[in-house]
Amino acid sequence: MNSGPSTSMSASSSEGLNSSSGGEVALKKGPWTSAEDKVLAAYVERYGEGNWNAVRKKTGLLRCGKSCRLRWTNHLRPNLKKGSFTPEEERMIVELHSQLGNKWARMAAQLPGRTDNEIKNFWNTRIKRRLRDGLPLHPCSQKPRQTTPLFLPQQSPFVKNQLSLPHYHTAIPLFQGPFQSGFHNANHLFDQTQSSILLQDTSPLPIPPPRHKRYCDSAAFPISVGPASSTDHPSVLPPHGILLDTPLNFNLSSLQMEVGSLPSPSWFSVVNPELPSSQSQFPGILRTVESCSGGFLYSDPGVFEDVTGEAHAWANMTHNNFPDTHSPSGMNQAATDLVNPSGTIIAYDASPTPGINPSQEDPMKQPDIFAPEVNGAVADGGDNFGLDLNDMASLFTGSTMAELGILPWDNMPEIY
DNA sequence: AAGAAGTGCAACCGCGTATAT
DNA sequence: CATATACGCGGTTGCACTTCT
Repeated sequence: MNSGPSTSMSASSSEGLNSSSGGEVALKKGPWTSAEDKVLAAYVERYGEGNWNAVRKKTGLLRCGKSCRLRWTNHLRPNLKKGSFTPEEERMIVELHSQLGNKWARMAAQLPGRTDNEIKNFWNTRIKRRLRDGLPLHPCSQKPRQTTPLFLPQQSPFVKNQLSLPHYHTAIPLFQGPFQSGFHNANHLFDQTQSSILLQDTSPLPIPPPRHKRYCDSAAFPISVGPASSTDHPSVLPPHGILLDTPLNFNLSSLQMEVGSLPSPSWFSVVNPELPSSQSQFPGILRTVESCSGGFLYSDPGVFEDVTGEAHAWANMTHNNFPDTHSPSGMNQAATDLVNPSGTIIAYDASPTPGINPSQEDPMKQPDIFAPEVNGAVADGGDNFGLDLNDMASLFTGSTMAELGILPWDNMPEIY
């Protein structure tokens, strides 16, 4: 190893160095210095997050990749909140812990600017204190609370860990798919001030398609959602805030969806390609967006395959099990590939074929994706894609909210 | 004032999972 | 398919600081 603390970028000293046999350069442990922080920040600015083991090679910083990742995520990354938890944050932590247990990372995903480590430390000290004081760990646990499963109907046979979350006043968007029933006016479900979504349907769910990638593996849905226009970079999302008429970003990494609960495009309508905000947000795929009249667009072939594969399976299941579900013909719409020469960007035009009975369409034209009313979706090179909830709302037709037992926003049960 | 005990927090470690080769 | 590597999560530790006696 030739790198070492020979430049101003490296801040290692002999203190805390781990010596190892075999002549390898020892790595430093212990607290980070401001100089080391600068080196790491400079690395991330230049190369981006990830590939943490490369930090040492590229900067000479004598820290292991793990240590770099931890330092970045817990202390250096932008938008981190410093200071004590607010009462509202504490309330959320208590409630989330009652639902999730020691799932610190999942809890952190719902507390913007907070890290899992921070929450974990807070909770552990809280436990000690409360145990010492003889107080219950969940001060509000005496009050039974209506909970709502995330995204999937209750009793879904394939849900490994049935999760539920309370109806927070703060925005935790909850999704459930419209399987048998829809909503007379789904716009009622999208609260513009509370920025939460709750759809409820307890009908059984068909068996989902297999999953492939880890971003489908987790158990809870969303949480990192926000107006696309409020951020310059898709990966830096405000935690809350669904605004109608506003394209949204979802970060697939934080979607944490359970088996088969990928937000099938059959339910998700998306960024209008004409919207300047979506164009400016994904400048790298602007040209392709412009060239496609609608459909889906993923810049990562792996993500695309997964999403389309699951969406297709979902479409068939939905159609077969719930023929009354809106627009079953949608799954038979022709899909047109729009693949750019580089092969890294793929767009599907899933708009209906006018005048064609879907069941009579050329099998070769069967879509690879079920996207009835979808106008378009965009994704960057990573895990982000955009949505327009206005179109999403238009997908739900049929039953009224009252028939489905949906509570209006101003009549939600409170946490406390 | 000084040592002990308590507290908060940063960082490390082990392990499981996803991905690459 | 097997192995290596990277990453992320949760548990634990160590230390600096504060409070108590």
